Amino acid sequence: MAETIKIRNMEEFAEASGLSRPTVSKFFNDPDSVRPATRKRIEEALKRYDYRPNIYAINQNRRLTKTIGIVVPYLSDPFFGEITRVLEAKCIEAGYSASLFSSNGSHERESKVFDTLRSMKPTGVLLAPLGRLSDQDAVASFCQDVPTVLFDSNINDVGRAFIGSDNAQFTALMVEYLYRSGEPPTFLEMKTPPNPNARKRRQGYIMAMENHGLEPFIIQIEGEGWALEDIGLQGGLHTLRSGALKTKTVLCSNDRLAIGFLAACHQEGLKVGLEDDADIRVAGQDDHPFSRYTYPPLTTIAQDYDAISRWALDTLLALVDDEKASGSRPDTLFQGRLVMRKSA
Amino acid sequence: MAETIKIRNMEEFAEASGLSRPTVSKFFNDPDSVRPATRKRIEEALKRYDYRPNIYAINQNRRLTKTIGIVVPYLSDPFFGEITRVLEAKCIEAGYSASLFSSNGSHERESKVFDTLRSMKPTGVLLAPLGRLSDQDAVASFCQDVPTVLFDSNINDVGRAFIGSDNAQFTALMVEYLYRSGEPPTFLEMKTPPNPNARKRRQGYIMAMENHGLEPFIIQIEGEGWALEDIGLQGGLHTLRSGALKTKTVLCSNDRLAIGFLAACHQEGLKVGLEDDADIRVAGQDDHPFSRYTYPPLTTIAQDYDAISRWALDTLLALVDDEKASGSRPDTLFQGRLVMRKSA
DNA sequence: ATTTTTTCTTTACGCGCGTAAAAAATATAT
DNA sequence: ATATATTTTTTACGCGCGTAAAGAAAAAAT
Repeated sequence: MAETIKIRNMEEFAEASGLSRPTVSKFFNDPDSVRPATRKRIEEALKRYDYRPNIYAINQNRRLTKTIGIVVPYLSDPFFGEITRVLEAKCIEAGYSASLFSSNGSHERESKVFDTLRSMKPTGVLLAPLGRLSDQDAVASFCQDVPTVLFDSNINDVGRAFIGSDNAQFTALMVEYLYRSGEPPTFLEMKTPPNPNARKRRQGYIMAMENHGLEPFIIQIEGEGWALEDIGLQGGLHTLRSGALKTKTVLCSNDRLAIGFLAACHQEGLKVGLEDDADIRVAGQDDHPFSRYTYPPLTTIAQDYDAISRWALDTLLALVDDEKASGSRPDTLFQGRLVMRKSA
Repeated sequence: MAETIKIRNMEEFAEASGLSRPTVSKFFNDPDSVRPATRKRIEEALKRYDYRPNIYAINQNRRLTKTIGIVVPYLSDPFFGEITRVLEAKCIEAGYSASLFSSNGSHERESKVFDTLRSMKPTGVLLAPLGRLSDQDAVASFCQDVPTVLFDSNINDVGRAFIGSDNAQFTALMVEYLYRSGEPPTFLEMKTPPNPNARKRRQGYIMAMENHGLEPFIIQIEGEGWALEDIGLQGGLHTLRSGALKTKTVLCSNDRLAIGFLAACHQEGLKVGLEDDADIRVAGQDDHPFSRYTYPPLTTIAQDYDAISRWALDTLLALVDDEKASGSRPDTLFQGRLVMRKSA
């Protein structure tokens, strides 16, 4: 297919296809902006010479670069891995290229990612901040420089919009279910959770319990960082051995903690489940990709990854189109869905 | 800090810091290439004016862009998530910026990533190909255009080097252990695995069994794609119910399959573990991040993520430095380490 | 066939930076 | 202090493309 002549730039390619460079340039910016016959000529020349415009030269001259930045706190967390995957696919569908970044749980990295993104002049950025660990000022100043939609983890009045889950509803739903099907749960969480959702879930728990006229009971376990399963395991062992747990039902702040807590239960020889002979019921929140393969499969609250990521991207694109339209900062919270499995 | 004057380009910044543009340019390419006094002046001006060179203009004029591409088949797989995270960090350490891409299990995507990377003129690329699903020609032609080191999944004579694990050793090690500690295993794998490592592991299994004078016994389960846990679960249920399994010991081709198979065992009411009253022993391979949290914790073969990723990057950088040095294509296989947990 | 509209070509400039060569300034060695 | 080596400045060109303006050509409408 490829001819012997090597095309070095758009000039040469235009010549080879018998057109002028501005016309070819127009084509690459929008294939439909040229006459169908012209388009066909270019596309055929494209087969013969396999030429690609230099992206750096393109982006140097654009104010917006048809790129969308995606930043997550921790890429090896399957939750973020999955949402990143979906977001990337949707960006491409929408005609943008996606640039992926992971803050790796460190605010230094997060701030450096901001610098990199600034210089990339992306159309917009989808940002899941580190949360409590973020350098709040750095996030705020970044969001002023680049159109940014926050997701997963909210920071008040920062960014142009927020997409997340209705944490209070998540917890209320689960408390309701656990209460009706047996016993109201003890709430298990990290003492210093990296993610602000945890706080909302705790509040949701307290409120839900009080609404049922029950007394909330919260256990806070030690641990720093993003190794949540291990924190759940260690904290779980400590909790179980110390006898701090007064109920036979535990609601974990999130699935990763729950996965660790399940391991602790097994290590202590406890039978987990909703059967009569079980020692303890354990539930999580998030519907982590692995929660259906735990033993027993984890009862949890499902987030709609697809809806969240679609909505986040749509929000960003709408926002960018409308220029600096509304000064409002819409928050969209998605409802969770109860997923009943065997663990509770 | 930031002055009122907005710096628009390197020209203005050079003026503001009382130097010439070429000197400033030199500084940004290597801060140590200018006199310490000059360096200090620039660094102080940098505080005052927060200027950053335009990356597109920079890269347009460089043949190599101080960028390293990282491509994995599936980002939401914690194994690749983790290795990506480590690789990214190491690239930055080495003074490169990393561009992350996921093929999302599709060769169309993979080929498009190749196109994108080609136009990015990266210093080099670390590529974990889809494997069997890859467009072999596309991979080969890409590797000719861009210095590429393959990892995880090998393709014969493609790329400048390969870093992976010694799959035969993995399996032999596990077979040896299982045999000595009880009973030689049945090997459970996908009929059409997406990854070529599977084939090597099967061969390793057969060889290991024959070395012990035992007859290999392989069960191949159905399923396509990357939802390995689900494939392990469905195939496991089928296997267990059909009575195809003749041993009480199962070695799965990888941990994700094993995680699914464990779920199948539980669903069938089997007790997994190495205790006398257990019904079945299950082992995996890879030391997947989740395998220590399964029930029972999964006995497996650990890959050294850190060593693999470090070696892959070092190999790539050495290769790029030595220009087109040796025509050899070194393959480095890392040995696995037996991780004994409770499942087998 | 003529006019109108759309599309294309030509010409020209700018983007922000790399980089080469030669001259000037500065630092180091003798 | 003078010679030598190093660093910096000046000057100048090029990278590959966006884009604007004006005229030419082609297509569509009358």
